[in-house]
Amino acid sequence: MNRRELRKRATIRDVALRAGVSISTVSRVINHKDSSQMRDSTRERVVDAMTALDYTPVKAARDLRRRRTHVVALLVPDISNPFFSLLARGVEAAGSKVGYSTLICDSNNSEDEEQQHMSILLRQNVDGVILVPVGRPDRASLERLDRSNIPVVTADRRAPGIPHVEADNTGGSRDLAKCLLGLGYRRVAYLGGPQEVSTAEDRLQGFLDGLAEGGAAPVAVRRGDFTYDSGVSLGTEILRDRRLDAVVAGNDLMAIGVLHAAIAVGRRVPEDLGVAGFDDIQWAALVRPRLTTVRVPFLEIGQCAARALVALILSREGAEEQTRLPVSLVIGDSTCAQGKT
Amino acid sequence: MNRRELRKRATIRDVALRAGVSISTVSRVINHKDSSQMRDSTRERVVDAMTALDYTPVKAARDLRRRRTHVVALLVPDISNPFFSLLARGVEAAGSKVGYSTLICDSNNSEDEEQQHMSILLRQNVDGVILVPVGRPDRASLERLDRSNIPVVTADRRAPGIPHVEADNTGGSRDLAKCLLGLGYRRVAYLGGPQEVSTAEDRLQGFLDGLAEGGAAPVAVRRGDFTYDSGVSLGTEILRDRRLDAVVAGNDLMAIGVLHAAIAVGRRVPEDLGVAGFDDIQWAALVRPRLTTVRVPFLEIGQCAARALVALILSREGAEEQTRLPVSLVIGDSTCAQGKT
DNA sequence: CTGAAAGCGCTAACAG
DNA sequence: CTGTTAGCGCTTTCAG
Repeated sequence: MNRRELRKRATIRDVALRAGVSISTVSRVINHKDSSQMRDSTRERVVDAMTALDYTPVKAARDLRRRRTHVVALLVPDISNPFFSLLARGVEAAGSKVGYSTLICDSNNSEDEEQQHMSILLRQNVDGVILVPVGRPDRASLERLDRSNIPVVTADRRAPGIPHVEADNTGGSRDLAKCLLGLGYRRVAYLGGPQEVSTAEDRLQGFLDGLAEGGAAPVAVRRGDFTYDSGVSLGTEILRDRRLDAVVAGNDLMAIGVLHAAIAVGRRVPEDLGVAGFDDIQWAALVRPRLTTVRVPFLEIGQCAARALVALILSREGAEEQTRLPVSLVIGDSTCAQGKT
Repeated sequence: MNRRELRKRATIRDVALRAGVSISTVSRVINHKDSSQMRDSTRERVVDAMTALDYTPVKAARDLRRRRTHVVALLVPDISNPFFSLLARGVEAAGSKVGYSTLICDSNNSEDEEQQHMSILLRQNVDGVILVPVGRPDRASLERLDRSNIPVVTADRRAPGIPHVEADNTGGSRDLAKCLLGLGYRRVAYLGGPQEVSTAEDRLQGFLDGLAEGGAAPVAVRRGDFTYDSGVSLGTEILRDRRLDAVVAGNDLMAIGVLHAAIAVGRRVPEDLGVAGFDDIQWAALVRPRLTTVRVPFLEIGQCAARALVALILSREGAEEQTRLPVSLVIGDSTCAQGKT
């Protein structure tokens, strides 16, 4: 016999009744917590009644009236990826600080699922969404978004016409390139990420710029898909060129793949070959030798995106805001600290 | 001048008007998609009107009527931890498959924040919550939970009186112990996790059982907090005992810490020392030598928990269900494959 | 300072 | 097969 309490949840009416006031008075103490002028005794009676009845307002009802749900959605390609989960933490933290809950959705790296989730989200009446697009959003979905008239900001990756928050990928990559040149590396190859991801493009471009500024150029440029496996296979392939003295990957996962590929073919890192990545994911700390990389502030990106989104929600200003957060070089053991040659 | 469309969102009324039917007819086509018998021409007119007006029902209104939000919450200690984010993926996937959205909250490893989030969640009127408790929930919060009358299941970790889904930690750990004995290890130490986490206790107990069944006993048992750092420090400490031939940690993070500590003090793994962990987190795959560990199906735990929760929601059966998912040994290079001694 | 009343948009009986 | 109607629980003018 489990004590299934069928007694319904107390409503604002019940509270009003018990406190001997009208429901609007109760509503007032719920909402205008501080300001509203009201006889203290009244407020007290209401508060007492609320606690006595263990009252808690029904969100759906408030939402219905106020036309606002206080829920934002975060749509990422893969929540089990360390950067996205850190980003999620940031969004959640910054959001909850200002009274927003975060609906986290996983597009499973599929544009289809992304679309699908998006339309569900709009239907869910979230107040806004933070999107990390899987690829380059197409015209149609962008329009659908626009029509829906709900605020969207993208994080980490850009999409045309949508406010975004990202790291300074170009700058970080440029610095990395210069740093490598400074260390004496000359014959470097670059393994970039997928073309349709703005982040990958920026990093590649920044790297090329950095090299160019030092009067150098890459020995080779290849494209992978940002996975460990693609790092291994591209690494193995590219390392056939024995004259290479450094390989730089567009992200840490690929860099680690290269690292392992290098070890597998008997090149010592960093003595024979320098390796560098990008992201500074936590995992990287567990890999030996420690990876030289660029720290991307994912948590901060999340927080920043959440704040930007909430700002958009509160005052529907159409400004195409864009934020670029600074990154920082992390010199590990996968490059020679004291210089090469 | 941005084209700010102030035209309000279409409501069910608008659709009805445009289709020349009553709102209940519209409601019918929205809800009883398939079954409901209705003249095809009518349905078509309604559907046309809906698409023409770009109509999408207001969730708050439906929720209010149906007393169900179709949202479940997942409350984890740290979403950026690989097991929890995998678990989250599982919940999300299984949930969305049956029409549920997932609100992911991060208790930031703090019981306080956990409490706080919990009460917000209840207020949010989620239909249920999947909880990974930070510690051992105290009496008061359990009661509050119970009073709230909303279904809760815990995942990965147990809490008294709450249905739960977990891995077979005891069994996996027992198997691991036997396996090590089988490989010839004799003087093994165990580094467990925090006492207040059921998972840690189960793993320790299972390990002791396994050793006992083989007529052995641990040389030493210590407790850490499941972090990499605690693995390093405990490992360093315990490795002073040069006669140790294996160290088993309660999770992979600690095991990796031990691995690095061992290398730092000049012990070769696995030649001089066997090391094993538990979880089989993705990260582990990036560490060399590859870790011997026990694969815990986090994704499946998430899925299973979501399904259990939804079942609970749909038919409020008080059954104290408990599910224990099987785990599997993963033999890596951090133990001698061909036997020791 | 407090109460009465009008809905928010939708669903679900209950009548045709 | 379709329309009418009565709220779900709450916020918010508008009057006292």
